[in-house]
Amino acid sequence: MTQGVPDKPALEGLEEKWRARWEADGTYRFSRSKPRDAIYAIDTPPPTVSGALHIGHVFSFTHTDVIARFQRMRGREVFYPMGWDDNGLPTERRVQNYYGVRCDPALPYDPSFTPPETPPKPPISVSRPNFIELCARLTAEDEKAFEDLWRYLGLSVDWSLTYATIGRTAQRVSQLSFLRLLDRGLAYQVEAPTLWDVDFRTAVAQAELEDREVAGAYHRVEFSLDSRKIAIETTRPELIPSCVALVAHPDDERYKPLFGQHAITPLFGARVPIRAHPLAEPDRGSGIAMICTFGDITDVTWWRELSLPVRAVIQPNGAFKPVAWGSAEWPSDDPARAQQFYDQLAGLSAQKARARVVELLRETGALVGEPRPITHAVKFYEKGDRPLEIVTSRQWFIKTMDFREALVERGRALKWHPAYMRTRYENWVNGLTGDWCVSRQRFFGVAFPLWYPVKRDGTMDYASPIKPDVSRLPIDPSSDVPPGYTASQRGQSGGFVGDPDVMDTWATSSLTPQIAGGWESDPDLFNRVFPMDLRPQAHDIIRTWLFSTVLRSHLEHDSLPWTNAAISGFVVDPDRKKMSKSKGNVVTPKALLVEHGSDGVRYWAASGRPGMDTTFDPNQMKVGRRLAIKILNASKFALSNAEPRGAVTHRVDRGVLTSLARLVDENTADLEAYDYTRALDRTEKFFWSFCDNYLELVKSRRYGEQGPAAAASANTALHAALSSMLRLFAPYLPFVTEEVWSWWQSGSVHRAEWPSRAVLIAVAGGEDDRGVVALEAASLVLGEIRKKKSEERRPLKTSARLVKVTDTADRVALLEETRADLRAAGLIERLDLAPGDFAVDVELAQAEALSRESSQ
RNA sequence: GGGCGGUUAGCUCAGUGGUAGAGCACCGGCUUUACACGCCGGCUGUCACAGGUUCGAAUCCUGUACCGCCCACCA
Repeated sequence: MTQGVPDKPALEGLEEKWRARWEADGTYRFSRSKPRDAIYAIDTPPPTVSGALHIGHVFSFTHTDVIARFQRMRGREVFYPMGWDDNGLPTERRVQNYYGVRCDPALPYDPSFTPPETPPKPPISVSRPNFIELCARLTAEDEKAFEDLWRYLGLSVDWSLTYATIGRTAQRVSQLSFLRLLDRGLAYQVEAPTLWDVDFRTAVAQAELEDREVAGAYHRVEFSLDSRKIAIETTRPELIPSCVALVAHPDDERYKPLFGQHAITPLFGARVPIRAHPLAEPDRGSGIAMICTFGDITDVTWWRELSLPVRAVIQPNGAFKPVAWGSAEWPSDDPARAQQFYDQLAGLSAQKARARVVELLRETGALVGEPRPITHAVKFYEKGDRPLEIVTSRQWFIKTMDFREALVERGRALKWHPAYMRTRYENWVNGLTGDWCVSRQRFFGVAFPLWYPVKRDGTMDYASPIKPDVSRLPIDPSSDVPPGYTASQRGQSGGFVGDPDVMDTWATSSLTPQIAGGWESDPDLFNRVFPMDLRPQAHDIIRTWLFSTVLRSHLEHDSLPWTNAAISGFVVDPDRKKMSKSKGNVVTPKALLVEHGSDGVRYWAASGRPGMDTTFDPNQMKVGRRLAIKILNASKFALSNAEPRGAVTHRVDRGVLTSLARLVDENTADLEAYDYTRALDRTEKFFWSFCDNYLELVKSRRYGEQGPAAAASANTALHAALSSMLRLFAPYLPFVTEEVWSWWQSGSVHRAEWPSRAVLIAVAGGEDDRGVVALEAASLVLGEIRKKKSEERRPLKTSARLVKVTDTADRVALLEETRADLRAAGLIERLDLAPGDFAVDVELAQAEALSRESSQ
C-alpha cells in the first residue's frame, strides 16, 4: 500500500516514522536462508562503552552502513551485528566511583549483594563476580544509550544480533580459544620482566604503549675503577642500586681495555662487570652505559644476552622495595654505607627517589657537573599517567614471533581500502619484539579459565594448571571449583587456587568474528558468515584490533578473518588536529543529528573517503539536509502526474535514461570497491543537473501541451529515473529516500533491488547516445538563455523573442527534435537553428522593467 | 631515525598526461504553479617549492619544505 504524494513534503517527523517502521517490519533482520556467497558479513567495531560516542564514531559507522545498505540492495543477505566493548579498565574505574566499591578477588561471591544508594566511603570490597555484576549493570545503561544513537543515525544493524565483550558468549569464546591455544602450546606462561603500569598495577602489551615527550635530565655519574673514575650518563640515576653491569660497544677503543674488569657503583659500592655489547652506542653520552634491572627494554635485552643477575628495586606498586645490602643478591663493598643511603629511598616512588639520589650523588661528589635538562620520549601505557616500569612477574603470552612471516602474508592477502594502510600493518608486524602478553592483573575482564594446585608448602604449582571441561565455559575460577575438588579446598594446602588474572581486552576483541558468528555454538551460522566480508575500523587500531584478530584467526582457523578491511580516517578540526574529547563534547552527536537531520549528517560523513582524515564541517551537513529537501520536492514533481504512461519515444527522455544507466554502472563499480564518496558525488551532480535541466525541459510536455503520447513518454522516463536515483541515494540518505519510495512503491527501498543498467535501457527502448547529446545540447541552450536574463537583470519568466543557435549539424538535428521542449522551457517565441560554430544568440522580449520604472 | 599519507579558489574538497573544477562563503539578480528549507548568474588560482621526462605536467620521476599519522632499543 502506498501513501500517495503529499501536498507539502517536509523532513519533519519523517525520521521518527521510518525508524519505528523499520523496527516493526524487521527491515534489517538477518535471515540465514541464503548460502555463504549470497551473504555479506560485517565484523562491526564494538565501541567502548565507558566513554561517550563522539562524532568520529558517527563518521566511521556511517561508512559501514552505506556499504551494508548497498550490499543488501545488491541482493546479499547482510549480517550486520553490533557489539559493545564494555570489558576493561575504563569500565572498572567508572564502576568503582559510581557504586563506591573495590574489587577483592579473594572474597567469595555474595548473591544477595546490592550496592548502597550512595557510594560509601571508604569503598566496600566486593568479590570479583559481584564486581562484574555491577560492571554489567552500569554498562547495560550505556549500551541502551548507544543503541538509541545508532538507531537515530539510521544504522541498518540487526539489533537482535548484539554482543558485549564481557557477555557470556564473549567469555566462553575467549576462554575456549585460550584453552585451545594452551593445548597446542601456542599460549604459555612465564615469569619474566614485563612492561608494567605501577598505577594500575598490571602488565601491559607492546600494542598498548605510546611514547610521550617528557622533561628529564642527563646526569653524569662517576663509577670508580681502582683509582680511576668512569663517567656514565643516565636519565634514571635512581636506578643505580639496581645496576648490574656497565656496557660499551665491543669496538670502542676507549673501553676495550676495561672489558672483564669491575667497576664500583657510587653510593652503594656494588662491584659490577664492564661488558661489551653491540647495542651500546659509542656516540651517546660517554659511550658507556649502566645496565639496570630494569630501566628500559634495552636493559632487558642486555640482561638476557649477557646473563646478568636481577636486582629489582621497583615493586609492582611503583615504590622502592626494602633491601638488605651485603647479601649475595645485594653485594656491596661497604654494606653499612650502602644501607644508610638506600634506607632513604625505600618506600619512595621513582620520581622522589631520583631527587634524593641526585642529592646524595652531589653530596658524595659522584655527580659530575649539574644535570642537563632534556626532553625525551618515554614509554607510557596509553591509558596511564606515569611512565611504565619493567617488573618481573608471571604472565600469560600468546605466541606471535613465530608467525610474523605468515602474518605478513595474511596482510597481503587482505584487501585493504585504501591499499596503503597495509603498510602500517606490515610495519607493526615486522617491528614486533616479543610475544603478546595477554594477562592483566585486573578484574573486569575475561578470567583465565584455570586453577593451580596448592602444594604442601603452600606455594602454587603453576606448571600444572587445572583446566575445566569446555562444556562448562565460561567459568570464573574465583568462584567455580575445578573438577575433583570441593569449594572448601580453595586456598588450602593440597587444594587449589584460581588464576587471579584477566585477559587483555584485545584478547577478547580479537575474537569478534567468532563471538558474533556463533563459533562452536552455532555451526550453521558460523559456516554462513565466516570468514566475514568486511572489517571496518579506524587506522589507529590497526596494530591492536586488526592485527590481533588476524593473529587469532590465523592460529585458530588458518585463514583470514575477513576478505576486506575498510579503514576510516579521523574527524579532525580545521587545524588538522584530531578532534579532542572536549571539542567533541561541545557538540554531541545527538545534537548534530537533531539539527541537521540524520540524512544531513550522514551526507557529511560520506564525504570522508576511506582512510582520509576529514574536517568536521557542519556546512556539509547543511548541504546534505538541503539535498534531502530537494529530493522531496523534485520527487513530488516527478510523481505528481502519474498518467498517462506509455513508451519512451522522445530523444531527451531516452537520453536521460541512458546517462543514468551509465551512472548506475559507475556507481556500482565504485561501491564494490568501497569508494562510497565518489559514487555519492556523481549521483548528486547527476541529480542536480536532472532537476535544473531535464525537469525544466519536460515540464510543459508533462502538462499535456504536446499531446498524451508525448506526456506519457516523459512520465515513464521520470518515474524510471526517479526510482533509480532514489535507490542510488538510499544507502546514504535512508530516511528521505524511504519516504519518497513509499509514496508510490510498496516495500522498503532498502530491500529494493539495486538499480540496473539493463532495466533503464529497456525502459528507454534501447541505449541512445544521441539522446545524451540532445539533453546536453538543450541544457546548454537553456543555460545561455538564463545567463542572458541574469545579465540583463530580467525576471526569469521573461520570454525570448528570438533565440539563434548555431552548432554542429548533428547537434542542430538533435535540437530540432527537442524544439518543442526547448521552446516551452526557455519561453522562446522564435527558435532558429542553423549549422555552424557553437553560438547562442538570445534576444529577450521588450523589457517590462523599464515601463514599470517609468510608471512609478 | 625509518615509514605512510597530504599540500589545488577565502573554507571543505574533486580532478593521475591534453584549455584548472564543484560545493560552501561572497557579490548581483529573480516570487519561476516541485522546491524562498528556493531559483539564476557572477567573482575567485604562481595547482607548496626546485629540477627532470614529454610536443604537452596539478597529474609521471628526483629532491626540498611544511602539516598529519604510524613505527623505533634515544642509555
